[in-house]
Amino acid sequence: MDEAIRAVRDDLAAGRLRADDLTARRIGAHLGKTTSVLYHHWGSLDGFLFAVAQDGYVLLMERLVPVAAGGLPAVAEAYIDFGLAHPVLYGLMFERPWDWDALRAAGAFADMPGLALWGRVVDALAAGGSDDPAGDALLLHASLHGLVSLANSGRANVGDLTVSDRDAALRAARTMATRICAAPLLEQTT
Amino acid sequence: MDEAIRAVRDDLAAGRLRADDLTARRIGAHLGKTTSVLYHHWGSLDGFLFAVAQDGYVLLMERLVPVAAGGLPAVAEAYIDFGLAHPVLYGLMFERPWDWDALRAAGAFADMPGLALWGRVVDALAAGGSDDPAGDALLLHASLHGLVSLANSGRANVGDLTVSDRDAALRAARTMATRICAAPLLEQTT
DNA sequence: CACCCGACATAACGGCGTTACGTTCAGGGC
DNA sequence: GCCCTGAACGTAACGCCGTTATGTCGGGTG
Repeated sequence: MDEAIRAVRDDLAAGRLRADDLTARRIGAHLGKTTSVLYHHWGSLDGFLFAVAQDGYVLLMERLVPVAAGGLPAVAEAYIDFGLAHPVLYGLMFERPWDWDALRAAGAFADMPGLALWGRVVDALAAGGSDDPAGDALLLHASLHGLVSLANSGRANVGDLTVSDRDAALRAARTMATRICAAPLLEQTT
Repeated sequence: MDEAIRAVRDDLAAGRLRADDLTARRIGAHLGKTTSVLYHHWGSLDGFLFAVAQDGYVLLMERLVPVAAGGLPAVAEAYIDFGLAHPVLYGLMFERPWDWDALRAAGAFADMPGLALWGRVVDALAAGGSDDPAGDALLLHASLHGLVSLANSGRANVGDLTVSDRDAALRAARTMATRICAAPLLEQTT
């Protein structure tokens, strides 16, 4: 059921479920059922976790949209904040190597919801005037994603600098946004 | 033995070993031994794979150093080219969530070899004049890593644009290098 | 010669994802 | 009221996984 997806998503976001808990048997027990519930409703463990990831995009949008009026650097900050605060859920959304063909064949999604939403958010911000809004959106997303990915796997340090603390990561996010995208995009839309 | 590490690294880079083959039993068989060889010489499967990743940094440096004279965009291109050409090895190097404490306790490394080498390469290029060379190096590394990570997991497309083809990815790499880093760093050192 | 230790093989443990199969039970046509 | 159907769920098993304990061999070293 959809409520199971939402429950697992929120338990992941709150840290009540860890990466080790994302096995078929433990998830079944967490839902008060047995393993077979996953295969009955979602076809496979990956099918279930992919549904959780899809719900994660909704949660991410709920964090990005309210700060969109603050301009691109504010959105970048919120993105990094989300990725660092919910590493396991973020990993499901942007790092786990899904079998896309199998998921598509199983009808797991109709229109690539998450990334399309992100593209719309950035496109709306980019409407101000960029030579290549889609390209800039992808470059910014890749940059922010790389920062989250390195930080969450303990690799975000070079020499003296580290972004393992939240403030440094948020500053890095603003810098990325201002340098990757053209100046006109950075104006606040308020 | 070290030759086993090198052999697995090269088999990964050449595609003779896939991600599915990185299990203790299959690696043992691939080396002509049984599973126990991993635990005798490296303590665990992760200990072995981490050693392979360390050797991967050496291979990456062998690709980056020769093009360093071409300037930062050329190095960025070579980095992306490496990541896209050897996704499994790249994943071991920059994506697999190692248990750093356990590896350090097992004496798996002395001085963080890979990232330190990368830092040295970029610092050498940055000697031309950046307000924050270490910070810029980290931001550029994160950006390039994010591009590789998204592309290798099939997520690098927003709207019409995609970087799944190599040429588009290399162009994106140059753009990232020029926008992330200050202008003086971009001059060729030849 | 006795000893020891590195280098392996073998077998087992618990846990994993997945599948086949059985059971329960609510609802609808007759 | 009866029976059929199908969704929902449990149970048990399969093969594979990482890991560990134990055994065996063979070549130095005393």
